[in-house]
Amino acid sequence: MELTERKKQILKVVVDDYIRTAEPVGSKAIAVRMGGVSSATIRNELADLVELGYLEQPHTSAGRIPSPKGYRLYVNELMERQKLSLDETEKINQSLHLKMEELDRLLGQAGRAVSAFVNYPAYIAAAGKKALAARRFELLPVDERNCIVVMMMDGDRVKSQLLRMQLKVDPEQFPVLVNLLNSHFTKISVEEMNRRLMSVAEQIPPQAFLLLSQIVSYAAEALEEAGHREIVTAGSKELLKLPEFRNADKAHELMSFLADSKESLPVPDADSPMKILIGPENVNDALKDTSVVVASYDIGDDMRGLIGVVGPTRMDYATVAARLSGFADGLTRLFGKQELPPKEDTHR
Amino acid sequence: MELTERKKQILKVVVDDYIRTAEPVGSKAIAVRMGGVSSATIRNELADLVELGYLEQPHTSAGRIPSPKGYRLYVNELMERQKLSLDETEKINQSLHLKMEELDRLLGQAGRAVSAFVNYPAYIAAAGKKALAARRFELLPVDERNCIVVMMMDGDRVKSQLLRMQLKVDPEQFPVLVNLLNSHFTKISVEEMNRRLMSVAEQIPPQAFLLLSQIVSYAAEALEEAGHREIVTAGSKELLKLPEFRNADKAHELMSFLADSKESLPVPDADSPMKILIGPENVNDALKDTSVVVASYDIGDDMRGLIGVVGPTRMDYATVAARLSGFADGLTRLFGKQELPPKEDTHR
DNA sequence: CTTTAGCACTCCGGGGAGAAGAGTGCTAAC
DNA sequence: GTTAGCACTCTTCTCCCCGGAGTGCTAAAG
Repeated sequence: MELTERKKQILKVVVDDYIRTAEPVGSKAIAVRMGGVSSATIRNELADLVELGYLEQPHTSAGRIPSPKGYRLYVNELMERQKLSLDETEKINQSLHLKMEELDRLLGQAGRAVSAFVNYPAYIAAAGKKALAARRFELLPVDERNCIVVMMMDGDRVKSQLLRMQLKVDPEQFPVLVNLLNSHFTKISVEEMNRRLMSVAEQIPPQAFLLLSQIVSYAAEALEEAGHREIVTAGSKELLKLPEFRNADKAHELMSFLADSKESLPVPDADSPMKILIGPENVNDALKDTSVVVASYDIGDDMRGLIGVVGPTRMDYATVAARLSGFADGLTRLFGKQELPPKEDTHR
Repeated sequence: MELTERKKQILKVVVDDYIRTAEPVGSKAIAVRMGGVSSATIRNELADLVELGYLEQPHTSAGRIPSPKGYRLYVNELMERQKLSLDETEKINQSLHLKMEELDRLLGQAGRAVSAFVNYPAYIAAAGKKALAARRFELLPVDERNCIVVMMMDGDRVKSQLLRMQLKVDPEQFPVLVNLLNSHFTKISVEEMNRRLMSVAEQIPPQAFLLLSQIVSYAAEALEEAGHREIVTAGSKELLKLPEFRNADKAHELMSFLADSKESLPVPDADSPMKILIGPENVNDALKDTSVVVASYDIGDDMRGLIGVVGPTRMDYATVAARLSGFADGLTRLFGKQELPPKEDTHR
């Protein structure tokens, strides 16, 4: 059953007010804010809204607070989609003026920036759309015991490390190995790499094979790591400012969850850029009393990142959604500019 | 004036008890624990200890709690230096079985492990004993617009990155550049690198010089970053379990401090492996009501790391000190094994 | 001179009682 | 359908009282 326009208006006022104050909203306050109708009328409407499940009453003689269903309607239809002010956009872009160091450091910084900007805890991650593969290898001898392996992978990222060799390898073998690596171990999955490693075991001297297997295992690790990033969380301290988490136990519980459960945090849907989960809509028990807003952004062509914000169901959805998508856009732009190879000339 | 043996005994009981319970300790409880003397005698002694500044009274009719001075004496003379149990040592070593990925990721993990093991917030960092310098450069051409720069620096760490060239560089220039880099830009400070960059400006073609300056600026950044690490904090949520931080505002304040002020956290003295700072002994205002235990560990020969633990003045110094030094030893060993070049043969 | 028992005193903390206030639900009138 | 009025409910705040824990002091005993 569709709500009347007035009921929606009332619901909106209740949600807006409750988001602001965290206090149950009374009929009188609503009447004043709406104008034209008396508090008694509002009371009748409120009773209906409770009946229909959009509002709740903490106890008989208190005002009303929104139910998850109420928030859902609010988010879907009622809330005024905020546009970011120029000032805010400016601030977001400033906070993203990060130097492009390593991806995870950068994400950590971005996460902190998001959290500080929305005043709720935030989490952030990047994940490969598909598995990464190596594109090119290089070996640089250092001394008879050490060499440097350099690997370039999809997305033009480069990784390198010093490798200590367990057995001395004939210097002449180096070009052979590099050739072998580049011809047989690029553009394939990690599993395939291991398979091929087995198959070439016979063809090269054992010392070289040992080194090769070291290289492959390093490559596998680096690819794994680059493609499948850990989720980092930031700003869980913000919870303590919220009245619903003044209780130290509750705060501790949620903070522990955020710190530990890197896996089970909500991710955005593949098709849509933003997703809002209200209270019990979260499958995870620890989030049943909280809401999550999560957005996605692009990292080059092959990777996709997510940023999420966790807050009370009373979260300021309009503002958070606006700022979060501002950040997502900013990050997409940032990565588009810095990480991609310069196909079209960027002059700067 | 030196305290009598009995006064010290009493002080020890008070501190032990208060550390355990966070409640002021009364004369009767002490009398029971000590045996042989009556509570009235204890009361006389307690009055003396208050007079001398080792104990404090929250209010006239409460038990006594230790003052910072009392804790100090406790830490210096009274506390029973704990030895780690085999079980604990085992646990520490297990939690440090980290794969050697990037240093900062590893530190983050170690920090979390420390925090989880002592149940207080922890912070951790690594810093160069002296400024790092580059040891060797290598350039790998990719295509006419891109190349990979590889830099090996002190401590056998290797960094690499894809560089996009603003101007095409004659392939013949590459060996020249590498030679120049290795002969003129290794084993010197970042400042010196910039100075030399200026001085060679005339000697090579402008395109090559542009690339060279890109390389130098990348090198400078990487050296800077490798030598001067950010402090990471972990487990500040542990605060919320402590009675002295049940107050959400206090907890928030300290957590904000830990999250933001990477600079002003205590560092260990150069000569001693462990340092304990009690309450007002901390120069930083935000830590005046807390105690800090901080230990150092070695990363190879050139770097030194620190791990610190922040807690209430009522912190369990004996346990924390023991476990922290356990971790410090573990980390020293870990880095000794993994990061150093294999001078002596490690077979594994 | 130290130790102990005894006792009056202080202060915190918990547990009502009561009042204030906010808000509701219902009824009756418009 | 809307409104005014009113009795009722429930929370929250304050005040107050009381019990308990612990002290400081005194005077006596070792």
